[in-house]
Amino acid sequence: MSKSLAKASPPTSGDATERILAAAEKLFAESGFDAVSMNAVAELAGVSKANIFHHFSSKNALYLAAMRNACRRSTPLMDNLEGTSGTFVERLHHFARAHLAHLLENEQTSRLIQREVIENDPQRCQELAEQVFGDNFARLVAIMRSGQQRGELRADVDAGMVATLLIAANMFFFQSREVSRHLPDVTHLSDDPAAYSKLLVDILMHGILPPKQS
Amino acid sequence: MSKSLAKASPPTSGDATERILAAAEKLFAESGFDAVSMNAVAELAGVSKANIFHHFSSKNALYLAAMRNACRRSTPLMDNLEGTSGTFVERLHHFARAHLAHLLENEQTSRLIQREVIENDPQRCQELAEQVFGDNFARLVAIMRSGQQRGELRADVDAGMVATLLIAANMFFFQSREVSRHLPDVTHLSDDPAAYSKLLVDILMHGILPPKQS
DNA sequence: CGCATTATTGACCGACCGGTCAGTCAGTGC
DNA sequence: GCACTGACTGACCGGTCGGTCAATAATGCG
Repeated sequence: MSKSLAKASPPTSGDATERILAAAEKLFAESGFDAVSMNAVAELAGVSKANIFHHFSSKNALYLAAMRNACRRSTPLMDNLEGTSGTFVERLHHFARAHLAHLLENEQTSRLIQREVIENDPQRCQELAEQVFGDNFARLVAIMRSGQQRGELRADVDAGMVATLLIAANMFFFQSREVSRHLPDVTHLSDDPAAYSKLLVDILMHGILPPKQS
Repeated sequence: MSKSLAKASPPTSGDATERILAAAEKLFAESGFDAVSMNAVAELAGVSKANIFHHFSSKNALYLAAMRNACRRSTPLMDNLEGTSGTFVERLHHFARAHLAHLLENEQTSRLIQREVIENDPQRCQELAEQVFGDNFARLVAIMRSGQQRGELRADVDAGMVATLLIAANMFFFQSREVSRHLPDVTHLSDDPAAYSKLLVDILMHGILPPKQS
């Protein structure tokens, strides 16, 4: 009686596979691959450990599935970044703010991907580059290049470098918040992503705008 | 007979404690705390596992000692960064290049510290901020401020933000090399830190220099 | 030299690891 | 009714984990 109707029982919710994936993503993001035991995943997901191995062939397969899941969820969220109108400054500012907000809102996924990057495994890094970062980064560079053609920013700057700098600044903010909080010169920024983005774009723009009077 | 003279025997070298610390630093930097077993450290150091526990009370104590060791070695290497002469542009360029080179040359230490940052433990991050980054970062900000007072860069930019941007760009280069290699727009930069620094400073400077003609 | 101190070791421990297995159970088609 | 299936479980496996301990080798000192 209680089974067929109560799809979401209090201790759990949703399909078991999804619960396992969600638990795995959370724990892996928090502590990394090696620090997470299958028992911990099972407990958080509300299933038996053996059940995890029924759905995933190994711990590594579970990790990869959680990564793929997180990346798949992450990619399309960037789509609305380039569609804004306004001056180039405004569009860039919008992108910077939206990208940083995206990192902060999806902290779990961001951490998971970040952990993958720092492991530096060549194959995994290639997959990340091609399947996760590639499109969005290329799109950002394309925005820069189109801005250059329209004369909205200096033609002699490296578009890839500008894009890199923007992403780098945001990644750094995301991963160094806890440290920055204790650096007196930047404490006022570590909790205020909007202010951070504003200063970032200000510095960036006055470097990539064409000289005002020449 | 062979002991007192042969300080550096082929399989090992130096004091056992130092060998243990070196092995621990290498392995922890490569794979992280949880992925490294005491057996692995013992094997690489050429001592028994029990001997490690004779010199260090626990795995965590060994990790902390290795971290402290790495940080202690890392800090003074920054000292020669600010002492250069030349224009402000030249000094900043020198700092950017030297800092990035420092990261790359001490890859092991850099990775170790980076892993610590990403864990986001409040206490550890505070220690890192106060004992490792604090002085050097404050010094970099001071350089910026003095440049502002001398009119060598815009007075209305946030000195802390400029310093952050510089460090962020270098950290990002260091930790994303393997990924950048597969991003067609920046492949030419991912293996050339000198070119990267040049482009970085170029973009940075034209943003923080006072307007040329006004 | 004897003697205390330290450095080092192999054997060992309980706990936990990733993973397996035999089997229970609810649902479904016939 | 029955056969079959996939989700699911508790008990269990070999192996490794961090850590302990008694015993041995080396060392410094009177």
